[in-house]
Amino acid sequence: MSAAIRSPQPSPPLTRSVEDYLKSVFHLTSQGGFATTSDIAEMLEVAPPSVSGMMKRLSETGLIEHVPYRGVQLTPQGRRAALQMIRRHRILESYLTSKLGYDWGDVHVEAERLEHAVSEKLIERMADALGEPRYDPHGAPIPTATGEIEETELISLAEAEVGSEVVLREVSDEHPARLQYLAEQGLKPGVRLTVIDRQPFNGPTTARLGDGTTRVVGQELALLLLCRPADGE
Amino acid sequence: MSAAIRSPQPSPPLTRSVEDYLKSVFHLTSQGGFATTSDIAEMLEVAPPSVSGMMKRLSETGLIEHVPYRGVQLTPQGRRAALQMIRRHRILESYLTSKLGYDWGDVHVEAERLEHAVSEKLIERMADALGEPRYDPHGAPIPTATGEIEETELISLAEAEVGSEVVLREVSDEHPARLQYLAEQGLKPGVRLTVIDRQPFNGPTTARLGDGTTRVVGQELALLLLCRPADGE
DNA sequence: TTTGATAATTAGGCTAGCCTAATGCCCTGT
DNA sequence: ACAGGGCATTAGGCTAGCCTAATTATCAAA
Repeated sequence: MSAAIRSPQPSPPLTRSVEDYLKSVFHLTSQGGFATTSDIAEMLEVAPPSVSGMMKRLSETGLIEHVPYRGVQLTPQGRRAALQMIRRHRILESYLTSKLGYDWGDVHVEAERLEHAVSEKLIERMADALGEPRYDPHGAPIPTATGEIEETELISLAEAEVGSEVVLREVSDEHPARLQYLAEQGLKPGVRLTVIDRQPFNGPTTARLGDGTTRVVGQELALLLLCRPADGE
Repeated sequence: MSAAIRSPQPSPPLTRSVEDYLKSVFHLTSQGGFATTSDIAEMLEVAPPSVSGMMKRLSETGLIEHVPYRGVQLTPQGRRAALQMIRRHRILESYLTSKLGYDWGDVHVEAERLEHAVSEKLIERMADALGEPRYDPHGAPIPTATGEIEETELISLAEAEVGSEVVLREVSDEHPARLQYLAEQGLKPGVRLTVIDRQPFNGPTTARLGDGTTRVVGQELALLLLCRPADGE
């Protein structure tokens, strides 16, 4: 009889903190490369030594790969866990918006707390009730239950060529006030925009909406508006 | 100018643990009297010294009244907090059952984790979506947002007089398997029962349902079936 | 009234996560 | 080639919550 495949340790459930660290690392490495100690510290609002400590523990449990003085990356196992958290977060955001009348500025904070408390079963029931949504209210792709996530090249409105037509796909922000403002301006995922001007030196971009009205968007905000080129008329 | 009414301290949010202790004390003192250290320890599955320690902290923060070697009771402030948790728990149970297809045996565990993570706003939205329910799926009364809870004298089926007619009001249990069994037997809140027999020495009670079929219920279970006398006829 | 059982508390320790202060590594600019 | 600056890490401490072992209080029964 050949050796049985070693089943992965009955790993203890991850703590809330660990879940947060994994999510941070995921986001910080989504463009490739390493996540640095100070970036993680800033994102989680903790002191850098706290991050060093946690990184040590996480690499001991095999969730991340730590190259001292360089930074960290997720192992496949860590990536799986991170994607699960992101799925939870985005399903929660979708559910709160569609079923409980939250608006897209308020969902983030609520989902942030709930994602650590919900069971897999609950998430799947919510996903089911929503018809297995593929994008959350901000347009971000929702990982599948099996841990696949759509990766699309998007460009920010701040980079879109003047004269081009784009479709706003995703609003990469979580600040309630900014999101509310954007919603008031009609800048929500799905909207078609024509880039008609951009001022130099990181100046504002002007875009025309489908109804002919225009919006002037400062660079800071424009960077958050992720678009894809509009296809055909 | 007279002294302003001292507004209550900007008290830090309660921890998960503290919330659990308060709920325990509430349940253990619901018939009046004190909650003892060992009862709390047993209910929360922690060692008695852990309870002593927590009781000390909670009485310092004014949530409970601790009489050393006697036990504890909730202060008005502690009671308010406990009722808030119970409201959360029961609204969550109701929501999960009505809106997400959970059955009454599974809701407790899920609600137990969620109750520490949900915001007041979310609970009120759920309550609203449900039409401000007054009872949870087990028939337990849901405290109002302002902290009032209905108190009704109920007797268990094990105490109901043989020959009497009762209505099952509440199933005071949280074990999935037992609850599922009871549901299969049709023993759910609202059901009308005629007590037709009880064996001596804590023996089983026999009851007839509306459809004429009978159920034989051992004392352990009968104690969990809380009833009120049936009015009418 | 003393004794013993039982329950509560104190003593002392551990882990997870956080902190600040001190130290060490790495790289770039002179 | 090396001096600094900047970032990462180590050292050392703190709190919340839990634990076990030791001690002390209470109460009932002899």
